[in-house]
Amino acid sequence: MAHAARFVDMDWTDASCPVARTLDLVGDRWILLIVRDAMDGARSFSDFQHRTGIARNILSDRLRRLLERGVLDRQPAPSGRRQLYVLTDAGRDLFAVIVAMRQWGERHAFGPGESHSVLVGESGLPLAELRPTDSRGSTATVDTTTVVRED
Amino acid sequence: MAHAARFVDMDWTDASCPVARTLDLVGDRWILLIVRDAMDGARSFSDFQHRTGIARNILSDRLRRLLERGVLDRQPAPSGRRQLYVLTDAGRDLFAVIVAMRQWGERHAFGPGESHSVLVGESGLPLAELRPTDSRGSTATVDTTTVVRED
DNA sequence: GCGATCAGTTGCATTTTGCTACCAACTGGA
DNA sequence: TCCAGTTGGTAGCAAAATGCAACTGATCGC
Repeated sequence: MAHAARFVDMDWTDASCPVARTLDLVGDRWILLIVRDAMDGARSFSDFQHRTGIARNILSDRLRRLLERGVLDRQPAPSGRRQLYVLTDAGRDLFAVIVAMRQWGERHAFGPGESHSVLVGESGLPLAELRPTDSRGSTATVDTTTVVRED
Repeated sequence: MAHAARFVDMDWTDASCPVARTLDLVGDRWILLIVRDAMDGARSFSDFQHRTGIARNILSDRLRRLLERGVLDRQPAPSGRRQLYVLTDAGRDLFAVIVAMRQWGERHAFGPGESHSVLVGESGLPLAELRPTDSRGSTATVDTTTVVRED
């Protein structure tokens, strides 16, 4: 299936801006918490319900949207009747977004005395800080970048 | 002002998770579009209103929240009565989050024939892809990382 | 069969949005 | 000076989204 086929009927907040499209697709508190938990091993309806504490009807709605939008996929569980929700490649690709949010939260949403969970790599050490870079490898910031609108 | 002072009265969805705290602070469609526009030069109430198309009462509310949460700061405009909203350091630090969302959108929210705006560095070329890495510099993915909860 | 668990759906009250109108302060021009 | 236009909001109300609790079925262990 082509990317676009799924989104023909979407009416985007700002169709030409990838940030706005991303927000239209996954820019919802619960959706991103569901994705976070899926990345951390949650698979079943009640996994997500217990971890997030979300209301069951809302969870049901969000899982449906995530299936429609190609972020999650359904799989019959190997034993038993239970269905599992697993991340698609597009869903797994949200990793950078979740990491960016995690790192911002670590820097700006905790006081000196407060502890928080940590995302670690295979070495057991925390990840390096995400650093946007331009095409030549030097650090890019708000001040060194511009949005160029399409023709 | 200490980080924590501003957030003493917040009741977090999941206090120990930086992702959840970030979502509690800025995990809102309109808030992130406002931040996007602030990064692209928007400063006044009506700049934001025109660019996003948001309802004025909601914009008013979101700007107030962003001030409270230390993402935006108010400055009296040099000439005239107009106030300007400018990003704080914490706000500017959301750059990586916005870039991550932009890149995900470019990869997964556009069909082959559709064009979109592009974020370019000083060279005029698009930024490189954000790549989460572990402490040794090798690529980190969903499969090679784990969340370790605090003690 | 019987209770427990899982995966939802339904109904209803509360909250949040979004629209439209309104208002007050200032600005520029005739 | 007067008047229109712009800026930065607030107020009121209808529509949509959310959250809670109860209910439904299907299955699993015993």
